[in-house]
Amino acid sequence: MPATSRPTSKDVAHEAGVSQSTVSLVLGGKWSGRVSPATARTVHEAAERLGYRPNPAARNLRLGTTRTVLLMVPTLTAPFFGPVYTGAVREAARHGFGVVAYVWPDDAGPADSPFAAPHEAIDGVLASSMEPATLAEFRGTPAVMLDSDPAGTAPTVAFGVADGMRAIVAHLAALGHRRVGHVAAAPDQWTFRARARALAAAVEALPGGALTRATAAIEVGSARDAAARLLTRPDPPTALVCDDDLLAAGAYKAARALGLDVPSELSVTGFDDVLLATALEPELTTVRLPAEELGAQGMTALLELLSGHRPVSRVLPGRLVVRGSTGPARPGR
Amino acid sequence: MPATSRPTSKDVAHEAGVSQSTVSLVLGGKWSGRVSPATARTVHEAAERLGYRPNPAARNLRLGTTRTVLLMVPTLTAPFFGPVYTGAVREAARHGFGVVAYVWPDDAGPADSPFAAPHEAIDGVLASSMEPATLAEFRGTPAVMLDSDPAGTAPTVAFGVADGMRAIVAHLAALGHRRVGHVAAAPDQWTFRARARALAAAVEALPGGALTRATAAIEVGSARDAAARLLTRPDPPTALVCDDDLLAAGAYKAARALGLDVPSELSVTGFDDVLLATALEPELTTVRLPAEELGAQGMTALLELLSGHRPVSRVLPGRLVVRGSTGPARPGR
DNA sequence: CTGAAAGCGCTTACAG
DNA sequence: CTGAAAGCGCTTACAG
Repeated sequence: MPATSRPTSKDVAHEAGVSQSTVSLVLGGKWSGRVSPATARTVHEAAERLGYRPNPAARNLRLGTTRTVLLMVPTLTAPFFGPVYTGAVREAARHGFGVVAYVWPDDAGPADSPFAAPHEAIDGVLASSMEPATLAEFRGTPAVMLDSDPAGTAPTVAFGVADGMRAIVAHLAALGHRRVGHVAAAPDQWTFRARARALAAAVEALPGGALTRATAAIEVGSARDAAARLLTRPDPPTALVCDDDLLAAGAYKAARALGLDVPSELSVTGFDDVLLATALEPELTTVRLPAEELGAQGMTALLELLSGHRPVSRVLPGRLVVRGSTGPARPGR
Repeated sequence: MPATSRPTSKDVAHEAGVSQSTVSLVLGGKWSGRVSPATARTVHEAAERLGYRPNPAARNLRLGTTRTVLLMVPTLTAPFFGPVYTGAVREAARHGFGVVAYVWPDDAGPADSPFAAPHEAIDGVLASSMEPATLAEFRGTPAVMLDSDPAGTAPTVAFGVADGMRAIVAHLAALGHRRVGHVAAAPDQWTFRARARALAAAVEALPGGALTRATAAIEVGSARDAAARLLTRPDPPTALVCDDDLLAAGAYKAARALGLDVPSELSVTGFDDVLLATALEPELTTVRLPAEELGAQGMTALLELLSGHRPVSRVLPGRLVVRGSTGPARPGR
């Protein structure tokens, strides 16, 4: 099955006229004071000539460590993937670790074993938006959870989504909004449950506050329909709080279809602050989640775990970014 | 460094009171007719009890194959990543292969060795939007290029971007447009060079056709500025052809800032048909690129290569999707 | 039906 | 300064 048999360190040794140990020492950078510079040069040249690259499987087996970490993200959070990955890679690189990603395929339910697909040799796992139950699959593998319930058993780095929701409600309340519609994300993930809970509590605490809710798949058309349902009820909301920026794009569409101007006749908020938020018109008031920080801090925690320490769970605060999609509640509505 | 020493097949053998060979046979599913059902059950139970999972490094070393493929994508194409990955995984799974992803970190120039970071044991590489020069780094590793120059030395699965551009120009020409502005993507990648070349040729072939061009980073603000530059020249274009859907979002913003209605006063087209295309208002006329097919066909080609055959390069056609952002050229302008 | 042995390609004490 | 040998944990002929 291997296309062409690659040269081994034995081949390099033969080519350079030295022993395998010397090759390993030289190529591993541990030769100074142990191998003569002339021999080292010879080895390097031989390796170069043969196009030698060490067999990682053999290396891993011998060393018992792969210095590779698996980052697992659900397909749904794809727009988020980039920055999280970047942050994780940056932090890992500082410690000589590599990162590979595994995105749960669309058709794999959460019940599927995370180890069914990646035939990986890894030292640890960074698992994003994963249910605690799935965590059980990891058994011995050190794991840190990302954007998950901080109350779980594994060390977790989460976003302060509840604070974010409270900031949104405070902002809307200050603009005079009382009737709020929640365009809720359908996936049953901790982050969305936490958002829903915080929103409900915050609106309830508002004098005269009234919350309605419609659920949507994370997709524009579904969000548009959910928003339309909310807006066509009697006593419709004057503000739509969406669980996600993409959902907010759907809310914009519903508003336009009903002839409602954003923000003068309807306020809309998103969550996450992905690229889309500033591509929309008007630009979206949303909560910025530090995605890259999530990846970096998650990796830091995982590396602590790998070196035998127990990292503390952390919560990264979001920040309300006020743009053009929110305005004073119209007394008329 | 390994957190806890995992049980080995030797441990399972001891626990079950059999030899290591029997454990391997049973757990590898090759026991029927060679091991008694009773013994097999005992082994399974012992493995379960100890929480045994085979050491992939040892397995890979022995087998000489990892049945894992690396998918490399540049950060820039992140919105595309999802579907390409999904397609690749789907196809790989049918052959018992896994896929891990490697996204080139933002700060890594194209000159960086693709093997610097992923400490991977892989059988092959699926490299998206990579320059042929970088390919040299792969040496012995079987590789298939995605969305790259089909004229390169490696087998390639590419999009028919030139045909896509021609379809856009034909559509605009039929609507009476002659003065076309190109909002060009700045990254020096084959796919964008091919788009620019095809667009220039098609507009030139148009009686009275005139092309102007401004370059932008793949980012809304940069695209808005580039579009504004085009629209404020004397004899401005009546249609803006953007290299990418995100760039089109920037063009929308420039149009709005200048008080130009889309599509009645300015037509705008995108490319790729990512989620954003239907989130925008009006929805974007664009060329749909079959991203999931790209991943699937690329994987098919790579698996052919791994089994010793030389796959032929393929081109996947794009399809013009006419939505609300294009309309008749206004005689006045 | 079951086990003892070899070997994949590395790295690292250990001996010289 | 350099080499011979052991061993990481598997799988697979081979022998019984």
